[in-house]
Amino acid sequence: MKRKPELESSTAVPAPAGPAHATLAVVLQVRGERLRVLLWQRAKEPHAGLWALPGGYLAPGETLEASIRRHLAAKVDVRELSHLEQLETLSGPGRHPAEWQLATAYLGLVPTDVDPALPADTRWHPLDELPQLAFDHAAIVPAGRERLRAKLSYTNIGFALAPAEFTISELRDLYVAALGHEVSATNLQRILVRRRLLEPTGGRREPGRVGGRPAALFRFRLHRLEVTDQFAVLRPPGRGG
Amino acid sequence: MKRKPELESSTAVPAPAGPAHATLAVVLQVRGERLRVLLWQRAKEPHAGLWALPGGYLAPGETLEASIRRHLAAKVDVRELSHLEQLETLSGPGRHPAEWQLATAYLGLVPTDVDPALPADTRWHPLDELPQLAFDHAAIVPAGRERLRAKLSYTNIGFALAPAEFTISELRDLYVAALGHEVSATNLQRILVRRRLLEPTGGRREPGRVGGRPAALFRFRLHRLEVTDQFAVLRPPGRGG
DNA sequence: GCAAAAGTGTTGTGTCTACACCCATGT
DNA sequence: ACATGGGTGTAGACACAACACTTTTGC
Repeated sequence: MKRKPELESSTAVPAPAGPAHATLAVVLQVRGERLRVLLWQRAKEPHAGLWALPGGYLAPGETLEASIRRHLAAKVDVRELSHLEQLETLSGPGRHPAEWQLATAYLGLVPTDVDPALPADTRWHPLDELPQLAFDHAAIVPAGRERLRAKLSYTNIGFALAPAEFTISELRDLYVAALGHEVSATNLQRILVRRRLLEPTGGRREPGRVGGRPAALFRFRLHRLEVTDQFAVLRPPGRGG
Repeated sequence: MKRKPELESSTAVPAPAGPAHATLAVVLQVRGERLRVLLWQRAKEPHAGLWALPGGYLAPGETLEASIRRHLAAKVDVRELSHLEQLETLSGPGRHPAEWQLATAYLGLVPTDVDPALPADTRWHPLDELPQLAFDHAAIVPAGRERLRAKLSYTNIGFALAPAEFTISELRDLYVAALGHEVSATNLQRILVRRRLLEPTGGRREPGRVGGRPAALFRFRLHRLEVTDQFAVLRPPGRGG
């Protein structure tokens, strides 16, 4: 193998400054039975008038997560974010018309029961009818949705969409909105209880005017992300067929 | 919600240059029945003498993937990489002693049957007895291993560890090394054939001196990553129990 | 009593692990 | 023949989807 001279990684001499670096977030919430993403409408060029994911530049010495939390604080209160995780870092050559810019995208989730006051230029858009988006943001939203959809199957990430207490029907509606297909309340309960994600609070929700049996209230046992279906297949030997 | 003034994302005026940005890779290969990672020993400060993941600075205008491929070309021939995917971007405040540096980590895989000529400072280290690593690299290696382990269960990523043709026993040995636990050749074959990841080549491997039935040769049907077990649970209605 | 909504019982199916057994080859 | 390694057959465990049925309420 050839040993061509190489830029030495991290030498004692500080390297030249790198590209501008921004952070972005796909912030998702279920509102009115639909999964929505938080967007704001750009006032200035480039892409004035188009809608964009919230975010902004990284400040000197700042951590990526600190940066996206700081920028999001201008849109929604940070305490209302029930989950935040990194999605990917984008570096496409033409992603910004005027400068060389990288962007690290995050996925943020907000429980259905909080209704943050939004700035005038900001709105929750249903994922299935998005307007034209600025930069390469149109490609990032589906990545966030897919990440959520996948994790609903094998983790407890539902906690981040749900309020503190809920009935199984209410939870079912959240899953339907997030997954985009019907979900049986019967089986949803059994899966989540068997996996020990849910526990009954003991409380009951009184029926409405039309009657019906009062529903039991549940809560997620943990409010931190946890993988619950680790070995779908090829599991280590010893726990039976 | 308060509307405190905010750094406007991507204004018409080009922003100040950002942090130094490096790319790194966790390059994994199964050699001698063990999963190993490619490391090189640093000659200069900081961390002279410690082992580090291969990589280096991003060049102006360069894509992250192009960057890590360029840096890896100095260690292993790029054509020998059977898979490359982004892991995560690190931004911890103290990750480099002398400068503000971000790093985007990749996972790279090399099939068992290639044996790249390595520079003198470079070596394959077994994952379960790593030396002390430079910077924050010790945290990145397990992330790469976990990503591989998880994807072996629900994708066809095995193609990236295996040679073009192989017997089921040989493939089993790869899975054992990568997963870190016993795997039954019997069941491995059935899972991978049922999911249509493997197909017989028609060829046979002649038995060794000690005899035994000749083994059928298989190959992976596709050599691009494909999710094969999409809906482990909460699948859309209509395909039965 | 009747409609409505919640929740349980039950059946059937597919997929997996484990293990017994059969097959093809060398000595 | 018999040892060695490859491969198939099959039984049991489980988790799931689907759906019938029961429970609890309002009117």
